[in-house]
Amino acid sequence: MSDDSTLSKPSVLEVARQDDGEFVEPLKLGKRLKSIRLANNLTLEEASRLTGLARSTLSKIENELISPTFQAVQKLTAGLGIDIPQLFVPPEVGVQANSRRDVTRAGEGKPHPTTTYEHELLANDISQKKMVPFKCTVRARSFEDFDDWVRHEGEEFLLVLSGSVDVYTEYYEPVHLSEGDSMYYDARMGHCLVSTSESDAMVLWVTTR
Amino acid sequence: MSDDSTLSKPSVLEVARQDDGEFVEPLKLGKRLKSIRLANNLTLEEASRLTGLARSTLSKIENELISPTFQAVQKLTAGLGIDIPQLFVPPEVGVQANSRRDVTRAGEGKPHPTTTYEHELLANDISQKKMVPFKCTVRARSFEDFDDWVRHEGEEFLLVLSGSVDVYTEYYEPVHLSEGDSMYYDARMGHCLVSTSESDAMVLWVTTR
DNA sequence: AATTAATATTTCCTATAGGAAACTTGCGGA
DNA sequence: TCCGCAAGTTTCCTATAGGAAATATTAATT
Repeated sequence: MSDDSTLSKPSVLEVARQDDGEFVEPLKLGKRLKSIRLANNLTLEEASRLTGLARSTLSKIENELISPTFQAVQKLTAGLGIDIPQLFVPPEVGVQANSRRDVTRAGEGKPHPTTTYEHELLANDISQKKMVPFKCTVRARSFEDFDDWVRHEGEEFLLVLSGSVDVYTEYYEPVHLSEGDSMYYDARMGHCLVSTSESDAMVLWVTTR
Repeated sequence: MSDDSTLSKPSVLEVARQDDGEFVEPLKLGKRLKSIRLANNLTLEEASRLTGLARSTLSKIENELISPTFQAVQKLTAGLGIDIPQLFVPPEVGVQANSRRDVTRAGEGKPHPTTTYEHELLANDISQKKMVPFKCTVRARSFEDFDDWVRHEGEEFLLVLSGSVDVYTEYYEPVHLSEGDSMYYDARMGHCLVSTSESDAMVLWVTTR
């Protein structure tokens, strides 16, 4: 791989050196898939039928002997009903999934960086949950290319914790939200947040799956 | 398989009735990536440096001559700052419902009194929604009889906006939450909040239905 | 323990993704 | 018009993912 030199963006593969620790390292994927499969009491054979991938392939993926194709990932997620973002979310540390209670201390959520926003996940093992809560720093940016709209299944609720933001949505005029304002919307409608405060804004976000 | 007693898991099996036949529509991806790259005024060369993938590879991916590896997708999204769900969610947005967006101004939520707490609903028409968000004032009380536990279907997320509270739950020791702390739990487990700050505490609550 | 049935892993082979470099296309300037 | 450069595409080759079947492992039953 050509080594970047001066890039600001974290490239996933070098992530190992993203030193303040944990980020989604690329091949935790196998473990996660396996735990999802097991959580649903599926054998490789059954998973194979559901996904259309060979038993052997599934085995290799789970044991991280190969890195699946994009197509394969799609088949997996489609067949097993996994929501893709789950796969990119930092893996749960403790293996156990069945905790009924899950406390996240202020500032201790798992980071989930993207260029535009910086997420801090407020729950573990979201694959088992109906909602995904995270706190998000919306960068103060003049960055006007809203091509980073997001659009996905489900509904979203957001509450401005500090600062203020403009919310751009697909079918509406942009709306300005100040601290304490909140909004509920259909996430299939394209949406995008921009901070309008000179400093960054903090937003609480809860998404259904 | 029959173990539904703990958490309602996403029922994988139903989702994926495998009439096997159809393909997972692997190929919108290229176009999408191309438009993202162009929107950022990147040449293939630059994108190559950012992502660590060869020019030629990028070209082939964009023109849908090959289906990228999962690793390649990761490099792409990391390098270009794309949010992965974008790539998977088809742009078609379906029917435009009339209320896709629902803004609630700070302090303007509808009051929703119950015996124990005082709620301020943060969304309208909650019967249509998958989540119910509300802000809640937890009274500073010494009130010790926690017999007003609540227990109901669904899952809950809560975030302490101000003050601090003790959360009593059925199967665990009470946990103390300060401002900024949050918690996710199965609402069928009995739960109850008590403010421990001398003034009232404010809690954001989101519940599934 | 021994046998079998079920599940998971490994092997071997083919299909295909990815990289380097050759080739093509498009475009601006003398 | 021609040249030259830059962006994109194609070719050719190597590395690796995916499938079928063999092998190994685990679990259940007698």
